[in-house]
Amino acid sequence: MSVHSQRGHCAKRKSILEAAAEVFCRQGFTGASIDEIAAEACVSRQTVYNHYREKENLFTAVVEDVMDRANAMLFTTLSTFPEKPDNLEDDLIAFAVRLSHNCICNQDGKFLRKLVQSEGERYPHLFESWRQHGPGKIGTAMAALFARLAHKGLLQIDDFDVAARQFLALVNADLQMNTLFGATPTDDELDSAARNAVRTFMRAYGTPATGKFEPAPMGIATSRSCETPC
Amino acid sequence: MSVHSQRGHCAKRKSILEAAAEVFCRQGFTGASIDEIAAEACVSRQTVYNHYREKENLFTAVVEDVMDRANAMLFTTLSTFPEKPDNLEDDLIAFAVRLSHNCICNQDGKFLRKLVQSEGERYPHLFESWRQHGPGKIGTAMAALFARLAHKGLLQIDDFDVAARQFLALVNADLQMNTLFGATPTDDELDSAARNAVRTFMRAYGTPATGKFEPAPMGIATSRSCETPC
DNA sequence: GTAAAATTAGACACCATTGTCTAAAACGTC
DNA sequence: GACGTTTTAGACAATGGTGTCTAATTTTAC
Repeated sequence: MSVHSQRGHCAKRKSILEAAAEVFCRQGFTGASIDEIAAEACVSRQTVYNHYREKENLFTAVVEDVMDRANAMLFTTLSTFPEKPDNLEDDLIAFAVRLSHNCICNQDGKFLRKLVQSEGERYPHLFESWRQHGPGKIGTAMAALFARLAHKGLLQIDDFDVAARQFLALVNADLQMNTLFGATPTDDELDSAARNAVRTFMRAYGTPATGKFEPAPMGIATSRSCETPC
Repeated sequence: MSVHSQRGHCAKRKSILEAAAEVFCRQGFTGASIDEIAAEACVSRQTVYNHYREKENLFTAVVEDVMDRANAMLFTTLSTFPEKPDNLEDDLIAFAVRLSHNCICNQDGKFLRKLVQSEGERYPHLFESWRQHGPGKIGTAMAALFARLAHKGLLQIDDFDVAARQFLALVNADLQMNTLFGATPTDDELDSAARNAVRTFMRAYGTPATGKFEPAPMGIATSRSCETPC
């Protein structure tokens, strides 16, 4: 077995992994059959067994693969967080769109959500890894990013972890029904969801410096401009 | 067959339904076996078949049963929405606690979430019913309730549907990790989650009348008291 | 071109599950 | 106590899936 002989080998391996992810996502672990996976991968059943020995082994390989990909995408997206925002609201909206588009509404996001929900209790070790490297970390990472914005006086936040979780929750608010249904939201829906989320987030955590704080003309009666379209 | 002979009959029927809900929730549709359900219901397998003819039929019966119960509980809880709040923030917190306790974190909530996620695409008709009578309606129902509060000047909301979805999303923000894991949050966690949610919600949608609007001593510099523990 | 490695189709034993059937037992009514 | 109904345990065929094996075929390296 030389180096080059791995080429086709690896291609098949990848093809199996891909097909398995698809089928496991559709059918769940017990519902998925090796025959179906092999067919979808355009590979004989025996090849699947040659590569992964048994179903459970294939399953964990798929999960790890998807998780790695999802994590890479997650941190790539996090690195686009607006640290020196031009217009904080607009920049946060754009960031929220990227986040939901690249990490939540894509195939991997759907797979992981479905998986953790349905097989998480049966495979605690998988869930542990997901918790440590996946969405478990996204909260703290985003908390740190919000802390920097707060430090710059752009946001007024007392608990960064809570704020981060709430930001994510708000972004998901309008999408949950969609994602549960299994459908992928359109770009317009994504944009509108992000807009609604950030607007409320800024109302709750904005500061005078943010521009969300147009002071009332007089007195305390209307101390913000929520009624006017912004 | 007399009226009274139905007693034991119905008891068994109910017992099967309950056991089936438990097992379907743990194992999913394909993963659950009739034998396991029968054992958990303390009933012979044949009795299960006598009552429900086949697995799929039992499954839909379970779903309908759980959905009916969950809906009843949902509307019961919605009827405790603070329409004439004494202290809006506190009342909303208490309501949020009831909502998550009775409708989201209980066994039925967990079952439905898991179910829609894992079998929703395979049984679109079940999902349809869930969408129409379940959480699909909760949004509009809550939107109407918030609209009344806004009409009274207690909240300042431009889009009631969005606000309702965001309220629910915020309540779930701190609980999602817990519910995905399958664990039931403690009362303290529930309370803290509700508190965080309502605080942010009130910051975003509160009005001067709400008391969340202690005017700044002077000027526009600090136009609210978020930094102080409330 | 040859040899090693990988892939394939097919057969196979094994097991779990579904759904049916039967005869015996338990239950409730009169 | 006799009767009809329900429940039960167990056997049963049929099905579909897992994982192994083999022998033939293809791919790849050198």
